[in-house]
Amino acid sequence: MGSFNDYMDLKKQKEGDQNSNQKFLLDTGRISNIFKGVSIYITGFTNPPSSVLKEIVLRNGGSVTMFFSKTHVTHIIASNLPDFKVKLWKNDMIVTPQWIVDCDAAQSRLSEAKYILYRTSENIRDMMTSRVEVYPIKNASKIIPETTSHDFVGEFYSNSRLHHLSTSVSELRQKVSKLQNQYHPSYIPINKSQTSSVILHIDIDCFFVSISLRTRLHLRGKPVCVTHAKPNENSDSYAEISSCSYEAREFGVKNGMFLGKALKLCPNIIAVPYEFDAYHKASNELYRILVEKTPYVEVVSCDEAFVDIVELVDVTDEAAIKGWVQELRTEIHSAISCTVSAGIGPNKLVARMATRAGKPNGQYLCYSESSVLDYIKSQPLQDLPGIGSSTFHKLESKSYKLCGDLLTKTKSELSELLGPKTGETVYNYCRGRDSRDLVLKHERKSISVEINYGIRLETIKQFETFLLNLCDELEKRMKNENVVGSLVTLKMKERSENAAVEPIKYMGHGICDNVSKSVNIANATNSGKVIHSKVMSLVNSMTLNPEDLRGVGVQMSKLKEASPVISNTTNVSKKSVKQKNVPVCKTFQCPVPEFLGHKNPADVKNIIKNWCESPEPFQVDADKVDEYITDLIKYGNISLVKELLRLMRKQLKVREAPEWNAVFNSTLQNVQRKIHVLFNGILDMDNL
DNA sequence: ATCCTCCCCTAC
DNA sequence: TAAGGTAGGGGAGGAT
Repeated sequence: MGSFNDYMDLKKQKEGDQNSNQKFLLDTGRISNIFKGVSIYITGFTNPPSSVLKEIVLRNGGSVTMFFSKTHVTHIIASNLPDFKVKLWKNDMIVTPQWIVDCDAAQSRLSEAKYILYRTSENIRDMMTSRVEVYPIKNASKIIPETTSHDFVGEFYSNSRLHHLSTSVSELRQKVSKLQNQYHPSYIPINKSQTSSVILHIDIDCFFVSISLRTRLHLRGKPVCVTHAKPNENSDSYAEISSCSYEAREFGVKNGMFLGKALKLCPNIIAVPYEFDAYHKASNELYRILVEKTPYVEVVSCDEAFVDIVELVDVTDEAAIKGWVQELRTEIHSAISCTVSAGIGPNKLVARMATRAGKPNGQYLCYSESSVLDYIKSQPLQDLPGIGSSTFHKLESKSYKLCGDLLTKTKSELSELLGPKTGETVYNYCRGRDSRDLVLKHERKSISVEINYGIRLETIKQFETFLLNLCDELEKRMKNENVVGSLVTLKMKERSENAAVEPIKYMGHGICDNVSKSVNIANATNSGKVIHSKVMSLVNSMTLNPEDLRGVGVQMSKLKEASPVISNTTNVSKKSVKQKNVPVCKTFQCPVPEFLGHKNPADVKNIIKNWCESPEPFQVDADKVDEYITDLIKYGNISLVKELLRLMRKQLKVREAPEWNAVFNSTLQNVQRKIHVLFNGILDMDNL
C-alpha cells in the first residue's frame, strides 16, 4: 500500500513538474537545446539560486524536477552535500551550479568533468555520455515571405520591435484602467492640476537588455545589445540595436544604431535576441505594483510611467519622499529582476529630466523651486521632451545649447523660430514649468497599420492584394477595440528618384519620398473590405509605380464606438460625452425610471426635498436615492441628475449638518463613478 | 478666425 | 541579410 502511494505521489509530482516546466517555457521561450535530455534536481542552497538555475536549464531545452528519482534525474545540482546524501547518491552525477552557468555562457554542453562535486565513482562520465545525447544549438534562420504572401503581415509584426513597442502601450492602457478600478473602485480620474502634485517618473534601465541579463549572469557588466542579428556576425550588419547596456553606451553605442556601426565602436559587443513575451510580463508586473499603490498612474511606455504620489508622501519631507521611492524601486527590482531609475519633481517635465540624473539604477529628487531652476538650466536643450533632432538643429543654428541659454529670450522670439505652440512650450520648459496633467483616461483618436520593411512589389494587382491583407489586419484591430472610423488615410513611401533600387539594408526602405492621401467615408466602418475599397479609390486617383513602393500604411480616424453602450433609446452616445463636459440631455425619449412609485420629476424632486429636511439621514433612503439617480444616468437624463444634485446641495447648505454633507458627497461620488463608467466622462461640478 | 488636408516631428 | 510601428501634436497653406 505504502509503495503504491509513493508511486502515485511520484507520478503526480512528475506531472506537476511537466506542467510547471511547460508553463515556464510558454512565458519565456526557449533559446537553445543544449540541455536537451538533461533533467536536473537541485538540492540545498546554491549560488546562483535554484530559480535562476531552473530558468537557464529550461530555456536551454532541459527539464527540472522537484523530486529525486534515479531513472529520471540525470544531474544533481548542489554546492555542498551532507555525508549521508553523498553516500546515497554515490553512483549519480552530482555537479556544481557553475556547470549550468558556464554551459549557458558558452551556449554549448560542456563536459561535467571539471564540475563534479564529489568524485565517488570513476565511470560516471561514461555512464552519463551513454545516457544523454548532445544536441547542437538549432540555428533556425527564417526567410522573409513575399510581400503579397498571406503570412507576410503577421510574420513581420511578430518580429517587429517597434510594433511590439507601440502596441504594448495601448494594451497597458487597457490593463491599467482595469487595475485602477480593481484596486481603487471609487476612484475618479479627475485631473488634479488645481492641487499641487509630486510627480514620480519611473523607468526600467535599458529594459530589453536587463531582461536578457536576468538569465545570462555571465554577460552582466559587459557591453550587450538586443538585436535580430546573431552574435559574432561580420561587422557589416544593418540590424538595428533596440537596447544596449550602459557598458556598451560608454563606447558610444546608442539605441537604434546599426549593429555594424556598433561593432566598429565596440568590437566586443555581445548581441542577444529579443524576448517579447518576457518584456510583456515584466511591464504588466511593473504597472500592477504601481497601480496597487495609487490609481494616479499614467502609462508612458512598456518600461516607463508617471505616478502622482502626492497622496502617499509628506510633501514637506524630502528625505521621506526619497525613502519611499527607494523602497518602491527595491520592490520593483525584486519583482521583475530589473533595476529601475526614478525622478521626482513638481511636474512631469522635471520628473522626467530628473530621471536622467538618477540613471542607471538610481533616483534624483528635484522639487523646490530653486533646485528646479538650477537643475533645468544646466540641461541640454535636446534632452527636453518634444525636442528631437529637427527642433534641436533650429535652436543650434542660433547657438542655443542649454536650457539656460533661452532664459533671456522672449516667448515671441521662440515662437518665431519654432512655431507658436512649440515656442511657448520650450519657453516654459526652460523654466521648469509644465502644466500638463497626468493622462489617466485615454481616448483613442486614430488606429493604423503600417509596414515600411520588406515591401517589394511588381504590379498594381499585387499592391491591391497586399493592401487587402493590411486592411484585414486593421479590421482585426478595430474590432478588438470596438471602434469604427470615417476617415481613411493611405500613407506610402516611394523610392526617391536617385535612390538605389536596393538599399544597403537588406529589405529596407532606403531613401524615400512620403505621400499621404485621405478620404471621408459617409458611414463609419471597421470592415476591412470597405476600407480596402476606399483605399483602392485613393490608389487609383494617383499615379504610382508599384516597383518603387517601399512602405505602405492605412490609418482610420474620426473614430466612434462601434456599438454604443446605451442603444438608440437615448440620444447620449458614449463618444459624444467628453471628459469634464457631460452635455445635458435635451430631448428625453426613454421611459422615466420610477422613484417610490413616482414618475413625474416634479414629484420626485418634492420627495427628495422633504427628505433633505427630515431630521436624520438613513442609509436605506440614501441608497434608494442613489439607485434612482443611477437609473437616470443609465437612461442618459443627465439634466435631471444635475437638478437633483443642485436641489440637494441647496437644501443641505442651509442645514450645515456633517452627516447630511456626507450623504451628499457620497451621492455625488456615486454619480461621478457612474458617469465615468458609462460615458467615460465626469460631471462638471462648477456649473452644477 | 477656423477648418481641412497633407505633411513633418517626436516618443517609446 | 532582417523584421524601419504607431499615436498624437502641430505647422503650412489653402478653402470656407
